[in-house]
Amino acid sequence: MATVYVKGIILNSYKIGGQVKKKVSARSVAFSHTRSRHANETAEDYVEAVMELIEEFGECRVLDLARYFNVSHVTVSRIVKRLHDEKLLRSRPYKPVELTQEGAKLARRVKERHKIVLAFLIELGVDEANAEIDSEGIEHHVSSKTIDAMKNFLNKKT
Amino acid sequence: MATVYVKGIILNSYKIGGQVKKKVSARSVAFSHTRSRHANETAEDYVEAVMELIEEFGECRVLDLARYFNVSHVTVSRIVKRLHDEKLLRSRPYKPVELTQEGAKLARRVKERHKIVLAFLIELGVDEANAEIDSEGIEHHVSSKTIDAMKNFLNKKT
DNA sequence: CATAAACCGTAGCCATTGCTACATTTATAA
DNA sequence: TTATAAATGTAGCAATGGCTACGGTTTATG
Ligand SMILES: [Mn+2]
Ligand SMILES: [Mn+2]
Ligand SMILES: [Mn+2]
Ligand SMILES: [Mn+2]
Repeated sequence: MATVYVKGIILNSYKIGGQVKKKVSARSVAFSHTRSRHANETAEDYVEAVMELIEEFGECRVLDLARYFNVSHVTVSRIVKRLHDEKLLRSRPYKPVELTQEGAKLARRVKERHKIVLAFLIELGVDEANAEIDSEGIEHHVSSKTIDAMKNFLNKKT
Repeated sequence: MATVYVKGIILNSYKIGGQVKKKVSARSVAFSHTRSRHANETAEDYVEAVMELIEEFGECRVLDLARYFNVSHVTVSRIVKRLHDEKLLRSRPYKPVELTQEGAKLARRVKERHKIVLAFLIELGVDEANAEIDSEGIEHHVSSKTIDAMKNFLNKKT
């Protein structure tokens, strides 16, 4: 068993009967990234939703979020509490939910990114309905390099 | 409170003081889709991994998967058990993991989709490292319409 | 063959995000 | 103002996917 580092990534080679049998795995980096991105996903969607609901209706209630995401108000309530602890949201019992400065900053970044992904998919030729669905998931998995490439594509097209 | 159905989607309008204050929300469809896609993500990644490891090394052990995904062997073991129950994998104690017919079929679909997403990002101008990372997450959020659009883009470019 | 190393399973912990059922608070309306 | 409706909170359950610790099984090697 030999452990080798390549570009900071652990590569494992297994010698069985004198010859190398297995090498695993630079690929694991991608999965670690994906898991980490999923860990931020709820926060990103929630601050974006809060910003949109406030813009549209002047305030954002727990039940608005429940309907926005199609989940129960209990699920929303618990997540709002967590994001309050993480200083992204402000919330008091029976009061509307608000964004902290940090939350608003994140929301603006996330909204911008979402808009680019959506516009990109539509420009690529995807119908709006599917573009809206797909972009809701894809937005959390695009690096800044990918966003740049999408912007580039959009600029060239117009 | 009035509940209206548009294209099978529930739209809620709230009357406060006689006038409509809120409408929520066709957007919820996208989130429901995203949650459902995340629910399939582990299965998709695992059957793809099993197929790749078998192709590369002749067999797929629990520890190979652990290194492939960069998680503990315990996590793999539990997930393999679940996917065995779901008839996507075959597994017996201390034996290598194998694909069922159904699992192999899913793996082929998922591998093909992954290849398209990766090639697409690279063709779009994203460097390989970021393309590999991003595609690992994006692959689970592309509708068949989006895949078609990506294929189209790849054909035009060549 | 015996021992060590590698592999794998199980127990049990945690965090997250779904849910229903029920209690409490706030807002609307009779 | 009081009764009802709407909104919110709390208790408690489940599934999923992380983990460490520990013990059993299989394989490699001296
Ligand atoms: Mn999203
Ligand atoms: Mn995702
Ligand atoms: Mn993946
Ligand atoms: Mn994949």
